[in-house]
Amino acid sequence: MPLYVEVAVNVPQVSGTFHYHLPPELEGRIQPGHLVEVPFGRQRVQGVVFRFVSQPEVAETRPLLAMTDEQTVLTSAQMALAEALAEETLAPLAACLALMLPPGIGQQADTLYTPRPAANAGKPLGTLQTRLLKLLDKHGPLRGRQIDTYIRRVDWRSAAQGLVRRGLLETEAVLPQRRARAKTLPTAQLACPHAVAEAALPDLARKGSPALERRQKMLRYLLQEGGPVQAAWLYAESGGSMADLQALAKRGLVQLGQAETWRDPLANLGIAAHIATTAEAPPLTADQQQAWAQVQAGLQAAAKGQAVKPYLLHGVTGSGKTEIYLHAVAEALRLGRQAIVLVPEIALTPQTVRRFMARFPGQVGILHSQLSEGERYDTWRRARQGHLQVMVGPRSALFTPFANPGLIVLDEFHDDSFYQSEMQPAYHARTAAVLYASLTSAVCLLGSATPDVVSRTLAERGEWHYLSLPQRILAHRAAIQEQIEKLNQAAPKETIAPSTKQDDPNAVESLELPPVSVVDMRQELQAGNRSIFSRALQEALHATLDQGQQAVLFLNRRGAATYIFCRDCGYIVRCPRCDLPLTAHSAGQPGTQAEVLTCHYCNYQRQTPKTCPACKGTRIRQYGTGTEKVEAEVQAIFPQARTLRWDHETTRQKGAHDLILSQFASQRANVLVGTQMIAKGLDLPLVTLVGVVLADVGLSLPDLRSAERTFQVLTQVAGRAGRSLLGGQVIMQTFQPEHYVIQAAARHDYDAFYRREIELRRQMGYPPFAQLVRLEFRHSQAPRAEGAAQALARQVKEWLAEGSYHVTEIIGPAPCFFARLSGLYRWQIILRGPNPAAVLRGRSLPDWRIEVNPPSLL
DNA sequence: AGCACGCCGACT
DNA sequence: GTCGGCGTGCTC
Repeated sequence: MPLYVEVAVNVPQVSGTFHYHLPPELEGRIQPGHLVEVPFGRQRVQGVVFRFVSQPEVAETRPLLAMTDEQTVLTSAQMALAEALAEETLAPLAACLALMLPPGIGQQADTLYTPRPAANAGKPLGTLQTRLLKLLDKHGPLRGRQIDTYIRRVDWRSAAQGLVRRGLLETEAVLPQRRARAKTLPTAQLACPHAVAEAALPDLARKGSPALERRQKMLRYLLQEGGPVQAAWLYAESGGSMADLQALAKRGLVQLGQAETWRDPLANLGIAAHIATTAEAPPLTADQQQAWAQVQAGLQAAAKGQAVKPYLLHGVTGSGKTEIYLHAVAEALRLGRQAIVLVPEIALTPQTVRRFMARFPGQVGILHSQLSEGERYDTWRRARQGHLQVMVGPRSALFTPFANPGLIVLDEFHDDSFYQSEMQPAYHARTAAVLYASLTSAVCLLGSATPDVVSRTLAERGEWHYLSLPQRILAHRAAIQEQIEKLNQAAPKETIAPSTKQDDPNAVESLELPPVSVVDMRQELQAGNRSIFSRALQEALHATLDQGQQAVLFLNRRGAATYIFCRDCGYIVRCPRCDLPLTAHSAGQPGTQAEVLTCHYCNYQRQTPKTCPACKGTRIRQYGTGTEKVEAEVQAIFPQARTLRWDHETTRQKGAHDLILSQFASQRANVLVGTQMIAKGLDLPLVTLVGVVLADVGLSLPDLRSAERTFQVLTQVAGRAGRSLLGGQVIMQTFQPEHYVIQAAARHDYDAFYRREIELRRQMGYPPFAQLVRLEFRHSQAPRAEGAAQALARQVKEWLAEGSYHVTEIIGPAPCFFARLSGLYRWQIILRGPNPAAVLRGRSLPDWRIEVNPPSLL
């Protein structure tokens, strides 16, 4: 009885599965979920066994070649998720599977290029071809992906094909070895009966020698232990080394071996020390209790296999959402299931991690961008083998191979980092999490202070549960006393009165959101104030600094970078590759005028021109406001201010976030100037003033969610102020004080924003009243990009007509807002309708980037 | 992704 | 008349 298997091949651009037969040596050893190697065309590629089939679809099947890993690498739920995600995102199945393959194990086929010495008789070579041959001459045979690292951004493959045709180059299909393996440590164990070992004790080495003593100690230890012992342990115990162990092994007394070990990324995080102090769960407030009761009921129903709708947990920062997550994780574990907690990358700070580690010691795995591949692989294996029960990490942590996940949490799920579109599949972790939860009968818990209006609508319609935590919790009464003392030391000029209510120390104190004043910058200009700071903000800064408190100045840079322009003719210095205005950054020592202009998207750099390239005028200068300029302005007006900048530039290096934060927290600085990052969930208790330099930046971007994004970021940054008994205030400077986004953000009024925004969405026919599909084409030549877009638009129109899609419309084609990125021109087509993805499902659009319900159309 | 097959322009 | 450009489709 021949056995056949259906294999999804790990070639990201291939959708669908293929049938293979099992060679005799693999019969009975292969299960669905195994990672295998199969022949594919003339390549050898990796694939995942999806299922057994009794009858192959094709007459001739080829054999499965090998099993890459003895253990299955995917659970059946993960395979189901891959299929569902492929269906949802219109991405090839293989691309979805690739998300879930163990780190360092998943490998794509590659081509090995070997130069062949030949008489150079033919036509002259192209410059690229000469470059390729030189490269291979220098380094020897190279794989395609290695060549990619030497020759970037250039299509060298067609040049290489030319060389192959001329016989100057040989190619060979190869499948690289896995990169990650289990790390092992040497061990030793007794290899003979106890009596033999004891009898051998006196003559393990020359009498009276130090070696004898060392070896005796080793052997005695092994006699006492029985099982395998780490060699390092024996060395420490005896003062001996590998040589001694080998001597013992030579006499047949001990057996040397290897034991698998975990590379533990948490070992050097210093977390253990804090576990004892922070582990106990504080009592819940009434609001939390009410939300928790529903989630708990959901978890219990889900554990019985019932389908449970996702929970939208709407709570302002500091309202205690994390405590609900912790309760939910505990309940999931109690029910014998595992929990996945997704957090925005920026929130993966030791503080966040510590809360989970402390509550569930020894059961939590952490994923973050700075892990080595080996550490990732080990974390993956520990989860796979059931040694971990909770995984905390960014987007990718969703694909942890838990046997029975019962809870998926997304914290601050409106965060942009939950969406990825640069690679296939373009997916939102929220969408994937909801799918996965329904496939595994798990509970999905989505928390945010500013949920997107689509999610909020789903909750309104009853498709999701809605939970609300309207109150900001200051702290428990007992903790407050402690805080008062700290604050009195930190801010000597301000004396804080203890709370007047004196009852239950477990009671919680709620905290009002800080008052927001909106300053009309048009009036400032009319009054002759040409500074970037309004008079109100200057006064507030003065007062804050005088009182020894801290201020945060927030700059929304989205779509409004500082650029260089000519005051005579209006010429703007742009990136030659992206057409975006270049941003200015002062380089080198302060005082020197040297400024480097950088493209925010492709990192192109050049010097500031001294004269205008267009009109030769000399009055070419910076325009707009960057963090550097704000910082300089603060220092000019307030010489006593100690400023700190927190933006993309200052946080490039590893650990820079933590460094800046700790500097600010320890009051080494008193004014923090920064961009979006400032807004994201950080607790800065001494901040009593938040200044928004220009609140309406970003409102006018041509994107359906520009209002929503602006509201979210303003609301979050406003929440940075007044997180302690010191209170606080927010000053928003704007040229559009009457705008509903500014108004709603100033009053911390999510509902007002939601009602207004949802009405606009209804009028415009935007989500949630329609679904969108975005099709993007990139090409280095503008006419080619446009041509492809026009051609596809015609094609789609035909499909719409054929399929009788009467409501679905096609918007565009048009150049994208960022019309050129990294030297490529971008054109897009938007489809809008009740289910626009259906028009494209089952069709292949090679070279097109497809996004189903993308969060941005820029 | 590779690679083959296949149909139109510029070369020996 | 071929060589070779890359468009389209297939890989079990």
